[in-house]
Amino acid sequence: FPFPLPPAAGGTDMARKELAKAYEPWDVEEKWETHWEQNQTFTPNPDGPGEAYSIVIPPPNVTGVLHMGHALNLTLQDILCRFSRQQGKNVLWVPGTDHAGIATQNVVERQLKEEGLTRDDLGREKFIERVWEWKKEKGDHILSQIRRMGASVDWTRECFTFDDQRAKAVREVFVSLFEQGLIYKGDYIINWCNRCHTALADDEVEHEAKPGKLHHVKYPLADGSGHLIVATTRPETMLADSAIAVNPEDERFNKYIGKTAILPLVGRELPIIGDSYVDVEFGTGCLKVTPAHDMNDWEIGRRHNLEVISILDEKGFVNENAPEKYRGLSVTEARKLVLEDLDAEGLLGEIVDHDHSVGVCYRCKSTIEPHVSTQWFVSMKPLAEKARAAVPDKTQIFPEHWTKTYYQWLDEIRDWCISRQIWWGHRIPAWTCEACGELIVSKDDPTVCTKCGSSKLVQDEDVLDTWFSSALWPFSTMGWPDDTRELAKYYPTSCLVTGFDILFFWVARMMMMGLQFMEEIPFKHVYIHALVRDEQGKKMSKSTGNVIDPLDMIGKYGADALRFTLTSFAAMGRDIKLSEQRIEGYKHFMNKVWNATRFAMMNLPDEIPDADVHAASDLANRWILHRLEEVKASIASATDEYRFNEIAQTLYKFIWSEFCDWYLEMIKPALYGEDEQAKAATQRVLWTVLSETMILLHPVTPFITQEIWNVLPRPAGDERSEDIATLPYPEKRPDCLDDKAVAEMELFMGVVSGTRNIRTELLIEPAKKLDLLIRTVSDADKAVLEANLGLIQSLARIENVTIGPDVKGPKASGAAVVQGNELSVPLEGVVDFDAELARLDKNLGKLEKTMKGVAGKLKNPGFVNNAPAEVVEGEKRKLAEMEEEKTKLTQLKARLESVMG
RNA sequence: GGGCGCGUAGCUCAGCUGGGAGAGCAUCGGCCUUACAAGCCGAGGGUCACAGGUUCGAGCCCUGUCGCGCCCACCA
Repeated sequence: FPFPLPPAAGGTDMARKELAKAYEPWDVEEKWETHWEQNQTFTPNPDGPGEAYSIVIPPPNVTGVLHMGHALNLTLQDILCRFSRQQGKNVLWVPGTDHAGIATQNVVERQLKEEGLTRDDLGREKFIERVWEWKKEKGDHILSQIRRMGASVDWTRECFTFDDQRAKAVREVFVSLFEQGLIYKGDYIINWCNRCHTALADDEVEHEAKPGKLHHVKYPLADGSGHLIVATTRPETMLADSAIAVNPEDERFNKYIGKTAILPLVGRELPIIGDSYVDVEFGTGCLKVTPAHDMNDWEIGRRHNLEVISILDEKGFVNENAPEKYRGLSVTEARKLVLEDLDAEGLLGEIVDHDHSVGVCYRCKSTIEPHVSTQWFVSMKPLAEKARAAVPDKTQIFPEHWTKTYYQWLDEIRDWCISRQIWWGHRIPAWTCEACGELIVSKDDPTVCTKCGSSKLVQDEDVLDTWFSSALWPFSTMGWPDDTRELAKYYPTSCLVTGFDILFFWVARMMMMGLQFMEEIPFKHVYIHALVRDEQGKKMSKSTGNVIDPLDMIGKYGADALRFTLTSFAAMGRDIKLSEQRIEGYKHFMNKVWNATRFAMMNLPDEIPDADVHAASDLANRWILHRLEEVKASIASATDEYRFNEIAQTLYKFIWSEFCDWYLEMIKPALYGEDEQAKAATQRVLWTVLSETMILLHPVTPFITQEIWNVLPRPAGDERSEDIATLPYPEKRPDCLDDKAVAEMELFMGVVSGTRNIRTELLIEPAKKLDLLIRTVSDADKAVLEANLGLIQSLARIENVTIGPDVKGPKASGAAVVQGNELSVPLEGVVDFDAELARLDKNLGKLEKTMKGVAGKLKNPGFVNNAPAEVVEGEKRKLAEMEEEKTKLTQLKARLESVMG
């Protein structure tokens, strides 16, 4: 071997911390997780120095368990926060959870059901107590899972959308909006879930395509002159009809406008009205109008001042507004009977199959029933205008194309129904005086009526939509409405990181509320990340059984590997198809990092030599320092621009393909050698590059980097913290940028790879001693190769190397040309020459193919005349180089052929 | 119906302002070389969905077609 072996383990050196042979993330991660929390490492001081950088966590449901979407979301936020700390910013990341009204109530109700109880058995107060108990016991599970991901949140500032401070904010906002006339109470048709017994906002309704039937029903005209046929998918709602509508443009029917028809089974007279909503093409062209049970009919009813007749109660049974024989029936039963009765009267026409989409509850998936009731609303138009105008000038959305979707939603916005008929949630701060009927909306619970002084006040039974409190999150978490240091320092927040599925539910509403109450946008940037899907691109869901559980993955591969995987996938604007295999792959990367460190630890003294990195004048050290500078710059800009996948890629390539594959191999002789000065300089560079790389990697994989930082030795006087999370981003070292080193390295790598290639492709066993002769083209190249002669020997596994302008290898040689330098590996007695000949032909073929392309380009006058001069020059140079290579290869081939007879 | 995204190697995906097609995994061959077999050294593999256009030059820009996916609004 051309260089000495490493010192035997044991020796006289004092015992040092021996690293495990393979990286075991489990203990390590738990250790640092606890360390950070106990030391309050991520608790910032609002009065402290540094430009503010803040993020509020999208609060997961208390009922939830961590899924891959959370894992991705947390990883990206954590990268931003940890990176920002490295940039010297004063970083606050607020954690918390959402009380998730309906979802949580459902969970507890289900639990009660197992005990044979309903919420009504307990009563409101006891029931809420019960939910709180559940929340305290089970609800914080999600928080420990956030910890497990390594999220650098400030646990001292944890919030809950239903805790006291947030309740204070909710009341303040409600009362203020009410006083400004932006909250009102009114009758309206809303989406009603018969199962959850509550109103749902439009966007809480999902649509599912379901097969249905279009029933044709005859409505006799009141004057006995005939009948109109309407088509309906919901015949039972005819009991609540209040008109028939036709399109006024429709020549067939517009003559009936103004007449009346008789509602079958009921006998009510229905006006026939003209409304352009009616589609002439669809069905029969006649539409029965049922304002109480259809959204569109409700609108038509409003336009024409029609009677609103509701025939269904809150549980979905026919009520007293329908003829007696139908009362008490369910929707399905009523439909059956209505159809039978119509048929009996000869009023039922044809029935055709008709697929249509049906609204279902986003929580329980039961069919939504449009239902008229008294609800609370927020007027959205005035709020929406401001929220729209703030983008993109004050708030920028990344990727940018989501801006359009955001606008679209705001432009079509309807008033927001905020009351929910459940118990778990912020109760609406409105009271009615039983004595005089006065409506009192107040921040504090009133004791007497403000109008008549009566103490008989009854609070509104309803609670607020969960998203109402979520909409205040960016400032409620910072203590609003109190005047806090947090608000002053950290509002508006720097970036909101979330999935697009809640762009409307949440992001747009936070914009509105922030602008309304803080008079300032809630976040400067919104980063919309992808949805995490399974390998086939399907949404992960329990029912499909394709869920990859992040906690399982952490258990198997460690949080760092999972985080790195998610980061490497997080390209802007694309969904993530996750597979376990990928996570396993990146676990290997973690192990690689670990082993590189092990190697360093075996070759670094307990105290890092106080050498200047510039003192290392050899190729490997100059090159790696140059590359480190480039990587620093590229990681910083990638992070600034939310190109997360690029952070991962850059680090992966640098650490594995450059630092490990080349640098570590190249410095072995110096580390094992006798030249103390060169050794010290190399040790210093090795330590510098490794430790700075750990800092660069830290935002993505916090645990392993912390562990490594902790075991790595230091130079004397290095007083930096043991805690890598608190270290600044590595400073630039511009004088280490060294293009010459890059060029030299390219030559060196070419020679080593070229030689390895000859050996491997000719199937020469690695142990076989080979020689290498290099005929150089310039003194500069000769100098570079001579300086690295030992490395060529060790890396290419070569016995003797001869370098010089006049060097000539034997005719029977394997050959390659690297930047004009001719490599010859004598093959006499080693291998049969046919194989080498074939190899040379293959390489020549490739070369000629490329040359043809470039030559063609240069022959094109259009290219030569129009392309920028430097591009043309570049092509010319390329072609010249390839021509030279071709000539030399051809000659070498001819020489080989000459000895083959 | 309106809007958006995506079709690049067998698979999953990069490819930022247009200038000689990349990675990981998988496959094939060779290696237990002393940090790492969770590893090392090499190899094969692509009409960048299709058709036009702009340009000296297109994976990238424009138009259209096909295919996949999503969101919004929904025809009773």
